Amino acid sequence: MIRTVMVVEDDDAIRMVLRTNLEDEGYRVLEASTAEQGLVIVQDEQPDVVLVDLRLPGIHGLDLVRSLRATSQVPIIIVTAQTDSHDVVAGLEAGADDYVTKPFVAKELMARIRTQLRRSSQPEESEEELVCGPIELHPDTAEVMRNGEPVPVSRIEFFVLAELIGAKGRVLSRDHLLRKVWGYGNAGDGRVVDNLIYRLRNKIEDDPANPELLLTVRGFGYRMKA
Amino acid sequence: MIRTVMVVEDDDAIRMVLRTNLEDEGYRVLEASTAEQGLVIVQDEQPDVVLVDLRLPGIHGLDLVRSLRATSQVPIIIVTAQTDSHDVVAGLEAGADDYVTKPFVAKELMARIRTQLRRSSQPEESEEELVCGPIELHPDTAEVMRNGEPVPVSRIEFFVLAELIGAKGRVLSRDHLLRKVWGYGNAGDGRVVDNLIYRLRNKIEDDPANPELLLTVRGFGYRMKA
DNA sequence: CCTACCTGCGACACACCTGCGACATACGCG
DNA sequence: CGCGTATGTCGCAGGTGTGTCGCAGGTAGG
Repeated sequence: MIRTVMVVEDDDAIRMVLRTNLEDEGYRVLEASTAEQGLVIVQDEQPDVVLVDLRLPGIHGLDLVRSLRATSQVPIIIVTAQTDSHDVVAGLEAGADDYVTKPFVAKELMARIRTQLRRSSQPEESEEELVCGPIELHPDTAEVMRNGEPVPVSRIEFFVLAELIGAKGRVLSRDHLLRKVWGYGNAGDGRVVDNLIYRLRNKIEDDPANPELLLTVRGFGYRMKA
Repeated sequence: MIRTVMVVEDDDAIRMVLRTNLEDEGYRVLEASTAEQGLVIVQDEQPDVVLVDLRLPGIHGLDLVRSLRATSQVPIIIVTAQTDSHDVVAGLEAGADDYVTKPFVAKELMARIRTQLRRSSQPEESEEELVCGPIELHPDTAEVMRNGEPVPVSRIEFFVLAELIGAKGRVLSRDHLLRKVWGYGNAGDGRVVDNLIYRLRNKIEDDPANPELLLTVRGFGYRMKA
């Protein structure tokens, strides 16, 4: 199961470092540079963890924490400069679940994220196997195996496949995939999903014209064979 | 499962656009042009999502949100001309689940509605079993099984069958089905339901000419065998 | 700077859906 | 029994959903 981490941080450099580290750990990353943006995206995407910088332009991170906590149970981790330690207490009281001070050690932050994820997720599904017939996904290495042989897939293809296999045979609408994989921006687009499915089939199906794994459900969307 | 969306909006033009779009998406639509009306109808009909304009004559939309939230868990989406982030935060803290600013992209609004529906419907895992004799509906995969064998049905056929089986043997009038499945738009049409029942029978009945599952109640409508 | 790949887009093709209309049949009622 | 209405039956044609594939701009890596 691919987890999504939301980063609300106005410093481009720090956001970049966070993104790199998080992606290395196999997370999907959403970004926002303001509290307003963050609020919307969290509502929209329901990430599994939110990282919040306290020093944000405009609305303060502390208010963002309160707003988030008002409508969501999502784990919130405050990421802040050490001088803000007074704010940290306020942040935790506002509803944050943990905090990390800058400059932080990436490994430590990753560990705290895992802790939050472990706490908020059902143990049964926490380390679910992404396997469907001859197809096997390894989130660690972002690799797709087919009958044990590695199949080269792009980043987006990997996430779509992960989402589909994670759904365990349930139908996923194009819209669901657009939101979960492409994310917040591309809401209005056309046939991107169809195209990607087509390309995925060419890579994982024996006979792409008669798919046996990645099935179409006309009028609803796509699903993996159970 | 047919979902109902409530629109509280005083501008006739915007309400019309919303209605059209929502019906295109397969929702049943309820309308109100004032907060008072909206409150009554929500309590009466218990829609699955409520869209609220903030600028309403008389009682302000924000107060409507609070009133709704006081007595209901229904997802609320604010639709507002206000781009001021302050109102947005106030709205979300008042209990709204999301917001869209005018002029909005219809597709985006529809997507957000789906997001809310998805969230609010996930906890209620206790979906009743959609089974009737040898027929079995799986909403997860949008599949209809007959004696364990999958039967290909179209989107509308699936919804009609779901509505009928969900009614557990009660008679459903053509008008009821039209409203629930097709939506208010096609209310004046002719024999669409009869046609669809005919086609459904050809797919699920052993002898479509002598139906044993999908029964006609002359003068009233159709019902499933108990 | 070059190259290979990714990715969104649009165009076309094809199968399927679906509303419609016309006719046939069944039912209820006098 | 005969009539009117409700429903069953079925083919047609336009619309819609999806598959397919080539193109071009973008991007990452060498």
